[in-house]
This record gives sequence, C-alpha cells and structure tokens, in this order.
Amino acid sequence: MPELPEVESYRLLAEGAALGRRISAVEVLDPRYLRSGNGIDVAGALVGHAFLAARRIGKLALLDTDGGATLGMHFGMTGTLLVDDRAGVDGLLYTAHDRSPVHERFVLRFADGGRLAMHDPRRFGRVEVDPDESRLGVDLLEVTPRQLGEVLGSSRAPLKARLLDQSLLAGTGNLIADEALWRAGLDPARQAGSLRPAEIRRLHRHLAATIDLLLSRGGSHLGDLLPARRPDGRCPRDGAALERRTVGGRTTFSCPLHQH
DNA sequence: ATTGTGGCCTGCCCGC
DNA sequence: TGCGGGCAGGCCACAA
Repeated sequence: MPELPEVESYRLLAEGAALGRRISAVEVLDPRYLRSGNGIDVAGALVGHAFLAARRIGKLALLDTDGGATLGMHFGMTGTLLVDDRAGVDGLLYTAHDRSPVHERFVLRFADGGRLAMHDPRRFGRVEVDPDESRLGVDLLEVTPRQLGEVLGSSRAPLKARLLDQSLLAGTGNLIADEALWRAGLDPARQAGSLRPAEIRRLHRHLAATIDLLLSRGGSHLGDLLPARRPDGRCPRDGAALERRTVGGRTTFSCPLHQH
C-alpha cells in the first residue's frame, strides 16, 4: 500500500485538482470505510463547502474545508486517490491493473460535475472527519536527528518496530524501513535503545536520503533493495544472501553481511 | 507501560 | 485448467 511517497502524491493531486470546488454530495459506498468514532456527520460537514488546503501527516492525507471541517483519508494497503478519474500515482501494486468502480469505497461529488474517489480493493483504508492528528508522531520528512533519538529512546523493541510506530514517527512503511536500514547498515532486529549517537545520526541521514530518493523516483516500491526482496534474493551491495524474517510483525529483508 | 499477536479484506501467484 | 494455501506495502484491538 501507499507509504509516504504515494500519500504525498495523493496530496499533490488533491492540491492541484480538488481545491476550491464546491462539494455537492457524499457517497459512502462502503459503510465500514467510515471511521466515525467522533460521531460527526460526514455529509453534513462537507456538503456545500470547498477544500481550502491539502495537507499530509505521515500516511494521513488531510483536506481542510472552508466550513472548518477537515477530511482525513487513510489508504490502507491498496488505496488510491482519484480526482476526476486521474490517479495520484501509477504503478501501485494490486491496483495498477484494476481500477474497477466496484472497488470505490468513498466518493465526493463536486457541483461542477467532477468527483473525488477513494479506490481500495482490500478495504483497509478509512475516511474520517476531523481525525485526531495528535495520534501521529513527527512526520518522517521533518524529523530531526534529536527527535529520531527520542523515537528510539531506551526501547527494547526492535529498531524497525519503532520506526514503523506511527504514533512516534509518521510515514515510515515496511518497504521504506527495510530500504533505509539496509542503506544505513543497521540490523532491523537490534534493540532500538542500543543505537549509539553516531548510529542514530547515520540512520537519520539514510532515512532522509531514502525518502528523498523515493519521492524523486515516484514510489516507495522503487528502492534499490526492493528487487531483491524475494526468496533467494541477494544483497545488491555485497551479493550476500539476504535474510528473510518477521521483525516487528512485518516481513523483513536484511543483509547479514553488512547490517549490524 | 511496553511489546507481541491476530484479525481485518481481497487478489495474485505458486505448486499440486 | 482448477484449486488451495500462502502471501501482500497498514492499522487496530487485545493479550501477556
């Protein structure tokens, strides 16, 4: 699913194509897609209003309306944002070949006849009005070395698990975590609190470089490690057989030769 | 409190 | 060719 680069492309799409258009209708095609713990009436909050700004915190896209309400969109593992049937990114696995309307879960109609839709075959995504933004930690694009040190803290959890904890560091997904740790030469399973200051700085540098690279390439699935993320995969750097494990509950590939 | 696990869903790929 | 099992980039509730 979308990691930060994909959600950023959705944000850019919304910013360029959805701002200033009056919303005329809300279609919740899948009732479970609505996360309505705060009891806010989605249609009531959106209809008649227009979006003023498109923001993003981690993997959460946020559209602020001129009525004061904010539409929050999570894309789960297979979600895509469509505006007037243009997609935010191409080449997303699982959805690239199939944008069948039956997989649309949430649609906004604009008074000008256009539409904004969330397409999500696997239905792990969610929409919510006025989501609690404080649930999310510092955004991966903005984290400082000092903040990264605080994210890791003295935790005994695996390093990778901490990087994936959205309440601490927002935006890191499984692929980006593997790619950055591979580049930084750090073992994903190491206790987070065991990193020395120099290693934290190194990790910060490689996280930043990784996200910049993937943003410029246009997708979290375009990393250098990704082609080797398969059985019998070999480290693109030194040719060693990659190790495949579950770390932090997620499938993890790493190089036993240069990641410590 | 922190850390780990199962479950949510659907589609694809592989092996039999 | 058909079918079952395993697997997938996220997140949440719950258990220990």
